[in-house]
Amino acid sequence: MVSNIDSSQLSERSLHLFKSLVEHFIEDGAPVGSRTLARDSKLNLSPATIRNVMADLEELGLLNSPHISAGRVPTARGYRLFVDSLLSVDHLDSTEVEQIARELAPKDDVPALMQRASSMLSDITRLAGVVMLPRPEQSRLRQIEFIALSARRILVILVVNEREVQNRIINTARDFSPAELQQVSNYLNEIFAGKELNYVRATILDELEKMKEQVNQSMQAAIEMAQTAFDAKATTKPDDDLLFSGQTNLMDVAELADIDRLKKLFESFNQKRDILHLLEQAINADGIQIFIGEESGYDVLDNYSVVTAPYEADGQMLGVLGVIGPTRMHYERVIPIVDLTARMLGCALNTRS
Amino acid sequence: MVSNIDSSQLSERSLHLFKSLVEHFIEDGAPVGSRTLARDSKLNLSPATIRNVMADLEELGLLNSPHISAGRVPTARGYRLFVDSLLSVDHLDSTEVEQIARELAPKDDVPALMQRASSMLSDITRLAGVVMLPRPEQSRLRQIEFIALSARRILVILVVNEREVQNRIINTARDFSPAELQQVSNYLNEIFAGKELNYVRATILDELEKMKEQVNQSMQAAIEMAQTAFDAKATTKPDDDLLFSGQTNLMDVAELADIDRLKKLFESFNQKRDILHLLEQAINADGIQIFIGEESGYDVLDNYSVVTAPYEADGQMLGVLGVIGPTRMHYERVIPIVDLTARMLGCALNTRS
DNA sequence: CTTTTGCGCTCCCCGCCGCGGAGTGCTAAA
DNA sequence: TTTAGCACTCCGCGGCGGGGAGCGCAAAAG
Repeated sequence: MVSNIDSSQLSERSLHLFKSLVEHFIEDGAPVGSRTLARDSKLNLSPATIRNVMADLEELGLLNSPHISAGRVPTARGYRLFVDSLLSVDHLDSTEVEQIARELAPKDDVPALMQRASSMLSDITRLAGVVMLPRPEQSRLRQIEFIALSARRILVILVVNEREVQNRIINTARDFSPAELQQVSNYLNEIFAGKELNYVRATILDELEKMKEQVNQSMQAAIEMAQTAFDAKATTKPDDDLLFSGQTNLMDVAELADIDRLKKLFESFNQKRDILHLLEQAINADGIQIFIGEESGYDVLDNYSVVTAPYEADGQMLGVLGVIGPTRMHYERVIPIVDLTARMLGCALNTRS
Repeated sequence: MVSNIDSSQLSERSLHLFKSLVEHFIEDGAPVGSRTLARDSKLNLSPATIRNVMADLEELGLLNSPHISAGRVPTARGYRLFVDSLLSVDHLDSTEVEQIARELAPKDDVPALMQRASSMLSDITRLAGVVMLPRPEQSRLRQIEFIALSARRILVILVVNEREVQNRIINTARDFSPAELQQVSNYLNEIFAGKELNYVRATILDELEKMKEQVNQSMQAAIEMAQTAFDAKATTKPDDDLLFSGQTNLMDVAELADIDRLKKLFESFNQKRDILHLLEQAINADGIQIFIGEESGYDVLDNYSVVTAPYEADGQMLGVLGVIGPTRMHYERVIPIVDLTARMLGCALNTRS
């Protein structure tokens, strides 16, 4: 990777002009020329001087011109410098703070809260919002219970990680009485409680299989039921851990009316894979992290930026949230919003321990 | 509503030409002129004759021309005639039949099956697929169980309609022992089992409230817990009953490169409301139902058609599925696909009774 | 009466031209 | 080092013209 530009390498004046240019471009989306800049930046400089400066900045890879004799446009590297060193972050409107607080306050179930966080992000920024759900990279089984639906249809309840509940229905070969089920669940709880799910699947079940012949009939039944219940595929659901919203907001930027780009982006939202990888990189970041255009390494994200923040509750990292929009976005507004949302979401999750 | 055209009102020849024109337009998307039609329709007619016929058809509201001196294009009414009376439905490719069968075969949980049905529809038609989930218009409570997570955090399991399981966590004011919980659930099951959920909320809870003072402490606790558990908002989730997929397919038709239309359509996918209403109209239809363009009554659907079919299992209507695409779609292919999918999905749901 | 031929007309599309505007780079002067 | 001046480039836009596709109408042919 080519090294980024450090603000100390540039004169005060260059930086000022550069910042002004970026702000201008973010506002209008049109390449910015020396005239405009001369007029708007407080410095009293002639267009010619500014042209010189801009030529230098272009040399450094911070700007480029779509065509000779068009104005200049920031490059990804340019945005990087802007975001890292020049940005003056907005103070959030108190009505916005309230809105965020309000949306994230009511404490119903976790997925709904996440959903609201995501759509709130997109509403308030007018970009696409995304929330990565707490994916329990290790799921510790807390409790297992059986409920008889009918004699041979049994509802299995797995309580995982204190908070998450999974359930599925299994069919058994013979009838079970409620009392027997109770016995089975007692037995399994004794063995499994506190164990990691993958470990249970990989190791314990095998061991049980071996000692199957040495135990009584009820225990055999228990083992068989456990095997069915922990069937690998059923206990992992790795695809509902990314919540998007407001994708349509990206359609009126039309930055590139280029519908093809947008289509590719939407498709990668659906695949989830790329975006998921990207967000996973952000989970260990300390606060806001920003991926600008090509930096992300995923070419569907060319010309798009992703602003993320991890959120935590009870001192534990849970996930990442953020927004996706054109590189030419109002970072000074988006950043504090994402930041605040992450913190508020953390709080909302905190109290429910 | 202006009455539709009946095929008996038109000469054999007009119908043939009309059909040919529509097919042509569906293929190319370009207005069709008399020359082209003269060449391609088997009838040996001069362009002039065809122009006369087309003028008549236009008079009837089946065609119109975007501009004088452009070819003709079918109107919604034209498509209606085409679809109702002229369409020769394709025979499905056996590989496609197999694909549908394969996708719908494995019988894991219902939502996943629906999801697959939807994305299969969109994959195979290259349009947007939609599946309306069985919304249990009346949910009969089958069983209620409590599991202690900790002394004051209790997991409530509601088994509804034989198949569906809802769960939530409630916090209680005081500690409950497992034995006590058992007692509570026995009590509640006795009262509630087989009752309709709304009825439970509306009536029974009130009655219980009244007799609260006359019962012992355990029963009081039971009543309170029931009240929390059946909290109205939590027990209805009317928003995850519509599954879309393949929206992006609509982006490369670009029939109208008109990104604005598309944005509105996508937004109404997100709202779900309009589409839901539309599909509800189709649930009582006997088989395939088609809404063409403005017919639907929802103006986001102008220039789009919706092809739907209800699906049933065990003799009971469960929901509706279908595809959404430009009015100019290959109905002869789409219709049998939707039809078959609905039937197959019904089968897949059938056996799991 | 129906169909065809012929003709004039309309409108879109496309390429071309030319021009004004915005912006640049370079050089020479301040 | 900054500014002024100048020549040059390129985009965007409107106007123009020709070709193509298509239409309607009227008159001729069947």
